[in-house]
Amino acid sequence: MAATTHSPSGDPPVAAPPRPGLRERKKLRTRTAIRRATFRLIAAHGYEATTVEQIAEAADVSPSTVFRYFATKEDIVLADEYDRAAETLLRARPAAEPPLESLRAALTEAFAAMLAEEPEEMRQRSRLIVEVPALRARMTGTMAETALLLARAIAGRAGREPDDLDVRVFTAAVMGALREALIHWAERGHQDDLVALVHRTLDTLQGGLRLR
Amino acid sequence: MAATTHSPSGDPPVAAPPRPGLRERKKLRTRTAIRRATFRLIAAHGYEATTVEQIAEAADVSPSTVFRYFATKEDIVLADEYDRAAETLLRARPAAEPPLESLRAALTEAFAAMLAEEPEEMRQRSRLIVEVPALRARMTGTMAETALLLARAIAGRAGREPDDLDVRVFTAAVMGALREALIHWAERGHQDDLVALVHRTLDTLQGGLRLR
Amino acid sequence: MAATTHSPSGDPPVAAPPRPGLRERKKLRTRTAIRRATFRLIAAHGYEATTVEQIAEAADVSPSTVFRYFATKEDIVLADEYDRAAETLLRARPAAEPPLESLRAALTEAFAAMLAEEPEEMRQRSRLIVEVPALRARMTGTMAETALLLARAIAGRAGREPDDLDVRVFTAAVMGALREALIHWAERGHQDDLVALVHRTLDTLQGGLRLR
Amino acid sequence: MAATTHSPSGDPPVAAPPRPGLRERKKLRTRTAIRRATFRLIAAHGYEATTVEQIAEAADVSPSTVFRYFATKEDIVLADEYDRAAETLLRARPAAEPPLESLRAALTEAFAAMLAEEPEEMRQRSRLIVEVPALRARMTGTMAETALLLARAIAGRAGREPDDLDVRVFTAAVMGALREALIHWAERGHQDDLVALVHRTLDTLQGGLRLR
DNA sequence: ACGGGCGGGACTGCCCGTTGGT
DNA sequence: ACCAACGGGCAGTCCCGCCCGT
Repeated sequence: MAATTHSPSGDPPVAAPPRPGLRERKKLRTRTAIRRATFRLIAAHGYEATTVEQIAEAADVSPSTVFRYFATKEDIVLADEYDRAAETLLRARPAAEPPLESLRAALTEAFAAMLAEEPEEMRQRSRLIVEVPALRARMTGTMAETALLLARAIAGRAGREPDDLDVRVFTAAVMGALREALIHWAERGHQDDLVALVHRTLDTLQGGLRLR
Repeated sequence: MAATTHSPSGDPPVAAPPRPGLRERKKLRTRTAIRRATFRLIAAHGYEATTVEQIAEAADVSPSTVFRYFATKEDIVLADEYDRAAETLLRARPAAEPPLESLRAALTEAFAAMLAEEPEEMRQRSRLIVEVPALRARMTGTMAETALLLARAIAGRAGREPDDLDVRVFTAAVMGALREALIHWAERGHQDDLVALVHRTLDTLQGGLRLR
Repeated sequence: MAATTHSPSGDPPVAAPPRPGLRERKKLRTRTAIRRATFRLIAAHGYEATTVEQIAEAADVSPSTVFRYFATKEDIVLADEYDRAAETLLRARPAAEPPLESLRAALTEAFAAMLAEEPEEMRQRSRLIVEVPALRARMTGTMAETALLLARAIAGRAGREPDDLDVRVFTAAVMGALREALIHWAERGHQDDLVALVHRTLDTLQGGLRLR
Repeated sequence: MAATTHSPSGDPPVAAPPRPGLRERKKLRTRTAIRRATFRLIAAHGYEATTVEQIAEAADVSPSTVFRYFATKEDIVLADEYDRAAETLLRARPAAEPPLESLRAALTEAFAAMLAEEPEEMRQRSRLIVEVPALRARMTGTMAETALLLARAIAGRAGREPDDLDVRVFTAAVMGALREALIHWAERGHQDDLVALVHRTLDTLQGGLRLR
């Protein structure tokens, strides 16, 4: 859904779930501390009024450390593992499945997982995305990147070129739909069922963009 | 296609074609001078290496004036009237026409017009969008805004709420397709026929996202 | 209490109460419009977040006009006739009266008059002075100027040099006391009787700064 | 007397005299370089005509560094340790001593120390304070802050609330007197004995503001 | 007198490279 | 070997002054 994890000192091997290791634990704790401090400060004073320096101080690290964990201030709010998760899930789908169904399954599953694990954070985040232009812009940008990522995965499965235009249009449309669903959800005060909204938007796409 | 004109001190009334007035002429000249200087400097030293101060100096205005004409450095490169033009064309389509056909006509017509009037600038711009992450991001953002604009126009014609989810998904998908077509065009060195590419991407959408 | 009126195009003759004249009326209306717009915007978005341009637009004048009526943004909030009024009242006191008594009478009377005429504005203003550093600073500065003004008046009555050190110390102390009384009043939520507070602070001074 | 030191990235623990550390030395050198350059440029071209950019260049640092060391351009001229010194001296006075005597001793001692250590800088500074409105205003503001600082110290010793009105009036009056003494000293071309002037102004206050 | 356009400069805040210290 | 502090660079904001035209 947003910026991929930006881990300190290069990307660690992607699939290393068994035993995080002692040092990783500390990193995760720092990362979490920064995020928590950020959300707290933003809730109190707003996004723009919160500076990275304040965040650093509140999290008890130096500003440079903040940037070692998150590439930009926006990413502190937006960073999640949605894109990684979606990609992994996508690759796990049966090869014979139609692309749209694979995507639908992967994306909704990833969404549902996030929603189950950190519902409050998702709500806060989506609210901010709607309210803060900078965040909305960044989010739109990272979704475009995710679209590219997924496009390559789809292309691989479909035996197409990695930057095949049709596949890119396809994933771009799907991610755009996802984005609208998320925004709609936040604008309505998170009353609707987010996963149902996603399904509905994908149905709209699937129908061939027939509005009447 | 990109950021809407950001004219100094508010937007003048949209429909004022008869005699631009003496004052307006000068503004237009300043605006053009800034843009020209920007493209020249970027061509010579690259986007990031070109500072607004240098641009200001080259255009013989002060940095503040640059920001009075363009909200951000990115907008100096991206600003055009594409979105306004597309909206106007869209509203001129017959009410009975299916939404996708109206959009297809309006968007391709607007594209074709720009391509005819300022082909060189379009090429430079699209090349930069592909090469410079900041520009690509901003462009993606402004296209999302344009999508919203068009969504409202469509909704009005279709008797739907201005922020109807389906309509927004619809226009978001179309603008995303447009974006991919443009990027594809630039990545291929502008060899293809851009308008044909747009038609092709819209066909992909219209088919209901069936990739096989 | 704060910045002296900064009327467009030089200072008009001080004592011209009889019939404001037609043109003066319009000026006053503009002045009031700017002030009202300012207080409204500040109440809505805060002092720092309110720009002069917004104020100008809300008051339906140009930014240059705003600066023609008020020297600085701070003065839009602070400007009043307190210092003029106090000086006039001071000069009206009997020559034989001890200086502190003259000052006490003039200052409290001027305060009481403002409090009676525009209680709400005084409350808003004092609240802002407490909350906004820039306003507090400017207010402190203008009170120092007022102190100088009053010092000259006192010196004249006492047959001293206009910049006699003792007199300046004297008025500086009194204005400082006034300032503290005003801030105290605002910090306590305007619950106390402001004039009583002023009397109390002057008593403290008069006692020779004996705290025990 | 003026703005408290604004050290880069927060205030270090106050009492760390043993071995300044290599890093601290460099900071102090930078700080001094900026100040020296500032005084030199101002002496040559005047305060307003000297821009922070010029100062930065002359001190061979970047403009951002200048602002890391001094919060405002004014503070480059005004910053000293007077307030810290005065506060320390005040706290060192015997608890039984009457407040005014404690203040008198602390303030005059701090003044005398500065006068002994950097007489030339004090003269330049006071001259500028008299001549440049912006500096005079800022100085007045910082003295009000110092008054608050001292008020809290006094209140603590006297068993009063930290924001006791009488104490605040008391210190405000004393700092106001100090200010007038300093200005008087500069206006007279630094001919008088500054410490004697301070004593005289405090006597005026102590006498209960009796001018005749 | 007013509008409006432009210049100038202080200041903020993000982000990044380097370096010194541990 | 790490890591935080430090400094640099630059975009961007806003106040305010000046001048020109009306």
